[in-house]
Amino acid sequence: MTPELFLAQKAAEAIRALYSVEVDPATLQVQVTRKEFEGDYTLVIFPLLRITHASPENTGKAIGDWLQENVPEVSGYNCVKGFLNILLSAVYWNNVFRTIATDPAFGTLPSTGRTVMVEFSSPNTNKPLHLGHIRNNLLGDSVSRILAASGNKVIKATLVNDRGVHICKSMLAWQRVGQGATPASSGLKGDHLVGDMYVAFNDIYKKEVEDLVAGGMDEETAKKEAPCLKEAHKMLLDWEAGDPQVLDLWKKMNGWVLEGFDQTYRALGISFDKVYYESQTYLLGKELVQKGLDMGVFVRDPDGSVWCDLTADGLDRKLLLRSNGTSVYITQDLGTAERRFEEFRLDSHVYVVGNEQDYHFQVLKLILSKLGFAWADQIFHLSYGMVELPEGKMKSREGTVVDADDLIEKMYLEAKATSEEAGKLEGLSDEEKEKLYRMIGLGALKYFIIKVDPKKTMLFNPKESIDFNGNTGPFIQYTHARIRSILRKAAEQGIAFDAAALPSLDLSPKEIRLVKLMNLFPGKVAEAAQAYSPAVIANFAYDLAKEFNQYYHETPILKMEDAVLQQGRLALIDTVSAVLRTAMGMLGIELPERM
RNA sequence: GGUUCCGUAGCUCAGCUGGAUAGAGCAACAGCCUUCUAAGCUGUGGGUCUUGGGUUCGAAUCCCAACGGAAUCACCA
Repeated sequence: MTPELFLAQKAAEAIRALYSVEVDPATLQVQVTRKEFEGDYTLVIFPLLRITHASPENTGKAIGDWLQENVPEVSGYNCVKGFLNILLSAVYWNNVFRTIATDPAFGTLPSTGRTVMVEFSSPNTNKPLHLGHIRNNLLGDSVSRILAASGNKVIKATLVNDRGVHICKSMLAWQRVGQGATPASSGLKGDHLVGDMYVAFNDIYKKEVEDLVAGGMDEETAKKEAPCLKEAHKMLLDWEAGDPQVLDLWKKMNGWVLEGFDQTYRALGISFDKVYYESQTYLLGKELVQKGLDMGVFVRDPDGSVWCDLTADGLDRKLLLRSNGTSVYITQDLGTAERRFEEFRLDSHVYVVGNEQDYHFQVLKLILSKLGFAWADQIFHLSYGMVELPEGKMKSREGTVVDADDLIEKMYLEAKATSEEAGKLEGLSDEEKEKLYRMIGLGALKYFIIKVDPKKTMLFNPKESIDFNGNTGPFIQYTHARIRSILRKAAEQGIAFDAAALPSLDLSPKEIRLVKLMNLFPGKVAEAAQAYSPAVIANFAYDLAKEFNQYYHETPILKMEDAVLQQGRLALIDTVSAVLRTAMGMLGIELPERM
């Protein structure tokens, strides 16, 4: 039980004893006492005044006296205006500490029995991943970890968008100007090679449009009539018809891209339990259209197209089947959702998709509920904001797109330079050092992105490198390395400690602060899961690391005389390091032993 | 135009299920390395929480409006 809940219950007992009134403890406001006041937890008195018919001060004093007399854990109180600040005893905090220190699963929540699928990443196979994808991937990965830590069975899924005109464009350009280049022959990573082809297509297209306009055609028409565009559409039809030559090329180029993506995912430390390919799922959903027609929730227009009228819900009419009978994007999404809920018996499904698709998911959920699926409201769109540059959105046309591989490499080099300058790594092998530089560079990148509330647009300035000081991943990694260093030296000196066997310690205020902070962790995990916000965990880890560094600065451990106190402190910092590891682990960030 | 989201220090962000004097980091300035890792610690300056109303004992937080910014409203995906 949390201290807040415990005190709320005791306060309710106090009110019953003093005023003969029953109050629900859940309605009482108990919160962590602000730093500038003395106390551990604060009961807000104002709402109780209509029960007590007394001044805030007298009410606070009455409840405070009762608590101090009747609750052994309460060691004192003070009352400031309408705030009753309660102090808990050293014995109480010792017990809290012992509980945390001896629970290897501290921070992970009991099983909910629920199965949840998290779909994220879902790239197009016509260009390499960029910074926007990184935000998506990191959010999806960390939300998956947090949901798992909150007791859910999590299935990480991705839907590879491997078919469509955009893919055909890259294929076409490769045929025209690729000169048979392969990743092996060009030395390019497969996704980058294909991305170059996509750019090449746009150059060809632009040129053709210009030529047509020069020949007297108006621009609007020229944009539709450009030969290469028509050829790309023809290629898509050939693909759908199963043309072996087109399929061969498609398989070859997609293979290159997927191999490239795998490298990037590995560099980011991200994996999936289930990979879907749009080429295999794009026909799903067509039966649902018939079902909707039968149920009368869809209508067929005279030209044969099928629509769902959502105007009564404040939205528009939504197309589900073109007049030529082919399906559109949302049709597939309807079908895949149904299939996934059935196949995996999902209790819920999280889609990590940018906020430019808010409308799409609003429509998706609404249509699914109109089709009578009870699970429609168990779909959650984790809508995240764009990553912008100082000059606005990233634009491939202006070459401002921040490439994922480049950025990861840049962070690695930055970490390497900083580490070498600090020069604290003697004794490590080159291989260990490389691994460490990766860990730090990635830690900086991941934390930088994850610490921001997902739904907010965030800013990335390529000219300023991502910081390694202050509220950053490396700061937390460094804090951890410091703790491990002390523990390593203690072990070398033959100092052993066992948190479970320690006598009751005389915890200093700073130590109580650390225990109190750590004790918030399970609640933070629950909050992060409930809000689908890894930023909650990131901020918690920072607060704890910050608090520890202050403690570290003013508290000697290895060179102290009192053996029992020393063991207590070692146990405490060991516990801090474990909580930091668990918390950062939920963000997919590793913490080093040295740095 | 309709809908949705956002607006907190020079900059990047916390805080938003209503509570005390709105917090960090960066940048600036001033200190701390014969002391367990200075990627750290301490201090100074920096705010009409976009604006105006409302609800409340109490509003950065909830409601309404305005202003500013973003996204979206395709027989694209």
